[in-house]
Amino acid sequence: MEPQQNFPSILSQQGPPFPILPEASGLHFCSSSSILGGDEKNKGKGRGKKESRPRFVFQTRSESDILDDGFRWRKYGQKKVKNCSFPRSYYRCSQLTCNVKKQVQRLSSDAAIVVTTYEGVHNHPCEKLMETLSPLLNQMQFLSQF
DNA sequence: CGTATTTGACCTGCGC
DNA sequence: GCGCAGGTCAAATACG
Repeated sequence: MEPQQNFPSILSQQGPPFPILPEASGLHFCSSSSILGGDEKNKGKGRGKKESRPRFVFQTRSESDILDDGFRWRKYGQKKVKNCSFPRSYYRCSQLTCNVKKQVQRLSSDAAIVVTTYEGVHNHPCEKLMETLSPLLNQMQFLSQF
């Protein structure tokens, strides 16, 4: 993979792109219903899918499709969709305990815009996030003593 | 050696 | 009923 040049500008615009707490963080830029239309259906294979999962759609400006949002994503598919000159990539969270999916697609009109759709919520702590936050938390705890 | 990525095939839902 | 479009799987491959 190519090294990430810079973080997406979304970080300073819309807030943290961590879909950990879907309800607590109002980071759903676009309502999923307005973009993806209907859901609540057990689509895909009749593979014991759970009920409706929350969906979050992000539109980020990034050169790289791979947004390192703290989780480890494993790519499981790539398909070229109609109406779009760019292929759509499908990712899943590497953790077996969490069935979060995410699909990344670049707008045909704007190659700089990457639409990232998260589906589901992570039911496990984000290791990288914790790793990043641990020193901060420690410092906060240390400072809070005074 | 273990893990992630790639890629084509396969499956399913929906519209006509 | 058929065809299309989208979504997923799984084997092979690449890479650390």
